[in-house]
Amino acid sequence: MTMDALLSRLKHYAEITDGEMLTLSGLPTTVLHRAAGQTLVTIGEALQNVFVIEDGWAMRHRMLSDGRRQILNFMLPGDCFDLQAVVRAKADHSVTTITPVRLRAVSAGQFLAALRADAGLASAFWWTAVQEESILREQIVRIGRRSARERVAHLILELHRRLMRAGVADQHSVVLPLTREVMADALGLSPVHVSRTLSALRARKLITTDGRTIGLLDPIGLARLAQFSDAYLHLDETMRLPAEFA
Amino acid sequence: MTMDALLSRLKHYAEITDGEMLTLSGLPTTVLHRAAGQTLVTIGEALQNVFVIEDGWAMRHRMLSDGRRQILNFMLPGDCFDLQAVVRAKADHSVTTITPVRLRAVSAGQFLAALRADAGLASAFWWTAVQEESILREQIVRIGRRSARERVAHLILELHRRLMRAGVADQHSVVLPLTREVMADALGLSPVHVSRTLSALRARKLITTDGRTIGLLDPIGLARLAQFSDAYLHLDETMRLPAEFA
DNA sequence: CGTCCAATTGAGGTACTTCAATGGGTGTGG
DNA sequence: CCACACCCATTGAAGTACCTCAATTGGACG
Repeated sequence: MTMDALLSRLKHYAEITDGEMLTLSGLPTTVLHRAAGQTLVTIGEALQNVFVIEDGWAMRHRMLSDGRRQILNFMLPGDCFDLQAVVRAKADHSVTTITPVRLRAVSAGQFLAALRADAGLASAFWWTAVQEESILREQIVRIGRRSARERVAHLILELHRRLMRAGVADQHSVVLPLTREVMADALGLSPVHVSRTLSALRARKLITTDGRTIGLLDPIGLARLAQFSDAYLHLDETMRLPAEFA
Repeated sequence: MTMDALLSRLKHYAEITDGEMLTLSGLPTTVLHRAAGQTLVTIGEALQNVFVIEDGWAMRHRMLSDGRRQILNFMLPGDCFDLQAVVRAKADHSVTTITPVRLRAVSAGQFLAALRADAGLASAFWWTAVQEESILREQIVRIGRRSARERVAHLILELHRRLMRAGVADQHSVVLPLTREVMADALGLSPVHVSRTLSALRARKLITTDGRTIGLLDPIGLARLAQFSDAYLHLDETMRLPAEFA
């Protein structure tokens, strides 16, 4: 029985992480632990592994020579990355941990062999690539055509949705392990202005902030302000497997 | 003999377009012609086909409800897109022609079958996906952390490189069928400021403009100003086949 | 209890936007 | 063949949304 049938049949039952799918499929994986602020992938180096984040946050980013930094996107528990390793690409950006991270690594060669052998596994990972690319595109819209308030509100809502899916956020609040500076480098703003913008959202009674926790006081108002629609996250189309396989 | 061996063996001989690769592999393809300004893919619709642009320009873009538009990237001759169709994804953005376009369409199902049957073909198209995603990431850096001058210079250089690869630009000039408004929506600027910025680049003797043609007076100065490095285009790693197969 | 880092707020500067007027190029109809 | 309309690019002038610099505060940690 291929994973394909399994996946489609059991799709709506429960969630299963990509890392668990890999072990399910009998692939040899290595579990790694990294402290916060460690570099996982350095720009320019040949990609050797496909990774799945099991716990913690990481980010993709690029630096300009004068110190400016742009964060491309955040990687959350359950996200997998560097599928490009299967064609032996060189990294065109770096990946760094934001919190302590537990992750699973699979050698690119073995991963590719598994994809070829199992169409369902290939389909599942293709979906993750579709989702990630879509998140990148939304990031372009966010930075290119939204105001600071819209950007901040939009990012909060995206991370909330994604963390909900990963099962590490509740309905009305979200813990973001991000400094104002990190948010700024993700949103193309200055840290000072991120702080001001959050103050403005608080003043409008859309959110509360308490340390790293953001309370969603008025999710509907926030979504309207940001013109947030979660279609780009392709949430309905996520591959799922029943909990008994976890 | 698989395409894999063929591709790797003949990689450095000559160029061949993705569309030609598809016919080489015996896939049934349809050639379509579209006028300028026509919609190829509408946001929300299910993707049915994988496309290869044979001639002309197109763009991916998203609209906000109040009319703001963000162009995500430009698609040039030789580019292929909507590989996501193979997992039956819904379009999360629209695709529109900029000039009259000739393109080749392959049904997603047949395309997927071909990828499964031919590892070399799969590898070649995986490369195109890697390149396109990398271009999206560079677009994020460009919009998020570069000044208007840097953005304009950087975009000109990217398009010049890509058009050189496609064989439709010479060393010292490039024809961009783009209005100031289109450039602005790609760069997250206003049309007026794009015009001013081009004037500034002209005043610095970095470029000339004449209608839709941009002359590269000082490519090195331009690249230094924009901090342009073409590593992200993965040019060395493009799949190639000899001209005799065209 | 001092140190350090992050967040916040104020004040002033700048890069970009918006509105508006002008001119060039092109296609069209009289 | 010219007159007109239309679109696009350019430039000026004024406004605004950000940025930078700087000072203050509060929390975490040794």
